[in-house]
Amino acid sequence: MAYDDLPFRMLAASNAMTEAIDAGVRAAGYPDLRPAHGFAFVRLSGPGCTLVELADHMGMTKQSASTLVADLERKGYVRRSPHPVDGRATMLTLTPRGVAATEAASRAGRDVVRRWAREVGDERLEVFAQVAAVMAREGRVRPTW
Amino acid sequence: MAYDDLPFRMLAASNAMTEAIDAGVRAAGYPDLRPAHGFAFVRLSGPGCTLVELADHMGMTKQSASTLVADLERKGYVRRSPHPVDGRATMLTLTPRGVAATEAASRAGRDVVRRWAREVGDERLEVFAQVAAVMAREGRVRPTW
DNA sequence: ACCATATAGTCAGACAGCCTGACCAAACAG
DNA sequence: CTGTTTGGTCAGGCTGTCTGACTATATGGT
Repeated sequence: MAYDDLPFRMLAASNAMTEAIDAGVRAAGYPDLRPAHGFAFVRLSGPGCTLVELADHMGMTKQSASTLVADLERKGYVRRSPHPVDGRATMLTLTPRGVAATEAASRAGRDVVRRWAREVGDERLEVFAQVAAVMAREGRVRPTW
Repeated sequence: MAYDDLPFRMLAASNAMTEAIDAGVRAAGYPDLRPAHGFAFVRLSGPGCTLVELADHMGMTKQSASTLVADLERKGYVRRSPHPVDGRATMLTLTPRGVAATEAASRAGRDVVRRWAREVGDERLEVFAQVAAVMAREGRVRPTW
């Protein structure tokens, strides 16, 4: 078997996923969010984190992360508050709007997965997810989107 | 089933693929090539194409494509020649070095696919490829890599 | 044959997202 | 209580993309 075009299929599939989620998020009323933001939101969810932790998660410098956070704060998705125990650090957390946007993204993701599941069947999708997990082991999730 | 992290797996898997190919190409002696270049090479292979055709393939403006081609020409991977029938256009083709780099990329792709096939089995990989094809139908292959 | 319009490609300028380097202030370790 | 580490900002630069304006060739209607 050749699988010469598997790289292209994988790329196209992952782009289709990203675009579907992005479109869902926009349609839900958050047109100023881009896919990279969603990746940040994952880390910001729950208890939140500091800037350096976010930068590490995103695989970027703290300077770049700082710019990103400033943007998200200006748009009303992220809040900065003093760190409870470390006077140098800032705690970053999602605002209610940020949480709502995160939920919209999850919903959009579930929707497209469900649609695909109907097309290919639950069994095949399950195999796909398992194989993807194996492949994903050696690949960082970079916010290349 | 949840599949809440399927988007991340897909992204990580596609990044793993891209990085494996990129690493293979570098190791084969083409350190000045980046994944986006490989995507251009696909269109430049064989009879070649014009700048506008390449731009369309890459999903970018002709101005950006022009910059890309200038870079590839300077590095010795692409040749410009007058178009046989259209005096306005330029024919873009791969140099022997460009063809060799393309082959190195194919080889690297096959290698990593073969490795994964050994891990998950031919059957599961086949299902993966089929499902990816379905997903890929609605996603452009953008040179986001 | 001629002119109007469409097309291939270039040049110039701007912007977004990322980087490196230098720096400040709080925390921590001896 | 002083030296080093760590969280974060500011300043400046690079790269890849974009839009807008332009030249030159091709094409089609009269």
